[in-house]
Amino acid sequence: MKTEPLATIDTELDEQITDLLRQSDQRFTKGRRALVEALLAGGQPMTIPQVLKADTRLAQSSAYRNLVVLEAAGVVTRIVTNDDFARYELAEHLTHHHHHLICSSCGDVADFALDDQAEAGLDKALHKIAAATGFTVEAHRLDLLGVCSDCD
Amino acid sequence: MKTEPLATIDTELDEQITDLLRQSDQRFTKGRRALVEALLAGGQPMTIPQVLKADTRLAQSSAYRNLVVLEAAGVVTRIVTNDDFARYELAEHLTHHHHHLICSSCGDVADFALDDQAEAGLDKALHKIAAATGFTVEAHRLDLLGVCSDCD
DNA sequence: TCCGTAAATGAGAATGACTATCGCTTTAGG
DNA sequence: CCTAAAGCGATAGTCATTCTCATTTACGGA
Repeated sequence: MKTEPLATIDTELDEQITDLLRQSDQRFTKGRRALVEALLAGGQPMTIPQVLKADTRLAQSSAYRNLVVLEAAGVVTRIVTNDDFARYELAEHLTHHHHHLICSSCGDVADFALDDQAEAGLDKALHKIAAATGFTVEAHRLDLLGVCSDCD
Repeated sequence: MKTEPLATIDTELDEQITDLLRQSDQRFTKGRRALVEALLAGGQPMTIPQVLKADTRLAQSSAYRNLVVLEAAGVVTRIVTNDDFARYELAEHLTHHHHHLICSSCGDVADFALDDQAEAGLDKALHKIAAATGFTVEAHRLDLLGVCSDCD
């Protein structure tokens, strides 16, 4: 079977993902590779229908199952909005820390990053909160809600 | 029918909500009042099962329908996490701007506020982003993900 | 106060994103 | 090359949420 990857996973990324999966006793199989390639090519958080459309070789049931596996291994992140579909994107340690612009009209999600100073200030404030509440903070999530330029 | 409110909606709040609903051509009915009272009494974002348990007079179908109405009118906010259930709380203009601590173990959601300085810095950074992307920002959402003290 | 009409209610059916099942296929590794 | 375990995918099932529709309630005019 000839395979035409939607995007190329470079050696370093390949090894990182293989490692992450191995830590959960999982393999980096062809189907899982295809999912990661689709997400890479998409360049933004994607719903499962979008992923399936991007690579029609993928079976729906396997896509759902493997995205759960990939999320448990820390390879991808699941994003839930008010939209009907969950979205997935590569985890931050494989890319970079960022946040989301969520369109309340079409549900589309795009990435953006805060400048270092703002991010540092935010971090400091959050650590204070965490200490005050006895809550063990694993991550923070910052979203902008509004209307994207397409929907305006 | 004797009614025992879980919490009291003071006159000012009552008028605000009545106004918001009127702007959507909706009435502030007994069932909707009971929902608001339950949310007020709860003091934190609540799932619909929690709301139904808090006030057993409420019908499930009406609760779902009315929370949609209340959300459309801007009276309540719907919060989606990775949990199976959506949660609702009073909208920020009826209370105060705040953020959420989300427990990744039990799904519980609690409120917290950032100190004014941090909030202002964040706002400034976000306005810059908004201007740069052509995205019309309506609100921002900041969540802390971690493990609550109960689950530790 | 008494209608008439339109909105709201609630019990149950329907929807649909997601998950579980299970027999078949592929892979690792001796 | 063999074997056992892991992955795959078609399909059936689950369950939060939404829809339907007959009944009840509430607003406004007479």
